Amino acid sequence: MNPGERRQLILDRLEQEGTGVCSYETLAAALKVSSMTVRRDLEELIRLGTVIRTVGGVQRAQAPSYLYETALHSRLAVNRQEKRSIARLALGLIKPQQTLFIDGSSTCLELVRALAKEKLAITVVTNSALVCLELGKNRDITVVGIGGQYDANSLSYVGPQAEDWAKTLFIDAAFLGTKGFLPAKGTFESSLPTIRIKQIVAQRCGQLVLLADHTKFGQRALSQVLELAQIHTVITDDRVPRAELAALGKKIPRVLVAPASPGKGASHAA
Amino acid sequence: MNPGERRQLILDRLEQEGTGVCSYETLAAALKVSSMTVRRDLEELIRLGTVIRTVGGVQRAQAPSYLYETALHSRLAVNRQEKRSIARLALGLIKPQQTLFIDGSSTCLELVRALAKEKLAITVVTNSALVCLELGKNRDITVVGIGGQYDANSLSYVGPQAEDWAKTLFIDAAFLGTKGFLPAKGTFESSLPTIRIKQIVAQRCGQLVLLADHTKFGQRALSQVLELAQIHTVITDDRVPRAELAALGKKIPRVLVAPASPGKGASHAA
DNA sequence: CTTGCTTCTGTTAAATTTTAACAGCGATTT
DNA sequence: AAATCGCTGTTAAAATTTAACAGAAGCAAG
Repeated sequence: MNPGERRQLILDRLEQEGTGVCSYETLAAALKVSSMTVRRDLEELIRLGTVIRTVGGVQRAQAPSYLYETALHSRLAVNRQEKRSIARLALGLIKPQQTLFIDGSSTCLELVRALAKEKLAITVVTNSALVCLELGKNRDITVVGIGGQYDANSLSYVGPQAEDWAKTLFIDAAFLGTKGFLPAKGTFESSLPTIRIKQIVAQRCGQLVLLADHTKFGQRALSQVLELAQIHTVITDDRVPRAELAALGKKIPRVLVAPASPGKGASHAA
Repeated sequence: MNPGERRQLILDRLEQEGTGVCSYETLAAALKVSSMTVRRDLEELIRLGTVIRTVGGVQRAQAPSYLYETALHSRLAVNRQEKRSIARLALGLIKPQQTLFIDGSSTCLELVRALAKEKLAITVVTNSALVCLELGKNRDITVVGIGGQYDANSLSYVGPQAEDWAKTLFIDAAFLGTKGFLPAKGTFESSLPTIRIKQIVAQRCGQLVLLADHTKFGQRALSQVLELAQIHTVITDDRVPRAELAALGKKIPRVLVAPASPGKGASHAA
């Protein structure tokens, strides 16, 4: 039996094991080789990050983690510092007793994570399963999930049912992310199913807050979602050119600019 | 400085650290305590699954795992083998092109995990956010989430909106878990919000399949959910007394009994 | 067929880490 | 003031990890 074949068997074994944990000794016995051989087989898997070393054995990496291997996961990683910073400003706009809509974009997810730690009695409506899970930990927040067809790319609910539901909402403020933003035109999205939801929410909220880091500026995408006139507040970061911010400020009631490094000692992001 | 405060600092540190890894020595130096103290501080975090032990230190648990620290997480662990075995039988009942309802009970979650690996073109309706996430990985399965008020205990959607929606469904077969099952009466649940959903689903499905391991038998709970007559199939494990199974078999169209150890050699986990 | 080379495996011993037990310290209670 | 409790640091024993070595098996070339 090759090391390669064994490696496959090890993975199978870890999959079967409910806990995702296996000791070297267990594996050695199961594969009828010495524990040293098992260690050597696992080196590669450890290097790849497929499994994690523990004391006396290994553990399947990333338990049932729903984010991993999704597009959303990689989106979350880019410009994280800016997104956090933007989220912090957004947090400041939220008042107790409000009813908010928050979508499942990577920027909004940072807002949601911050929100989950706050003590704020609010109601949050969302079409993102991830937002529900994150906010569910917080007992002060009432979370309402819009159902519908589940879209594994955005981890959120879309489709006609979701749209019908969205049409019945009354929302104080909606926080939306975007794929692209042209300050002269509006926002753009490439994932069709989510577009309609955003448009409907935009029509049914008192105040629309767009969360868009500097990389979104000037980005066009498949289809336009929001008109500039629908946007009440734009929150972005300070890597957007001043001229562009100034121009935008004249067309939009409020533009907030988040500082890149918000006074925290952390100099380099993860 | 308290152990509790230190624990928080440790988490901050792990968050800052790009890799999410910290050695005991590093932490000990940073917190100005002995490495033994750091070890003891981390014990709790390890137990909770927030971090995982590695050799010489700890690592941030990959991604926020939404299951951890929830009641559902601990429920998933008990009688896992039986639940898997039951899930395997349930899988056999599912045919391509069917529309199913699956709830978010721990037993059904095992079914869902098995289902996620199959190549079956089916539609699954659920009120559980976790079921959506698990099944979302499988491109062959269309997943429809019932929205509503989000219940963090069951990780699922409940309340009047969810109920209204459930009333519009047409379902071939519904797979439901339960808190308790009296073979003479029916099923029982203690979490009120989920009860109505289950009752409505029961009325709107062609075939109701109850997944109940032996520990559910004889268990009563706050409120009755289903009448015995509503249940078409019961799947349980072979640790239910034979007499009880025989009696049940006379009242219910179909009773399936899953073997405790399905021929797998795995005797002890690591 | 043999030699030399490579790859893989198991054994061993040293280095390191983990565990468990103990004793000291300070705060709080009686 | 004495006793108790929770927390901390030190130490030695136990366990794990690492590194090094040597044997076995497969393969190519001579």
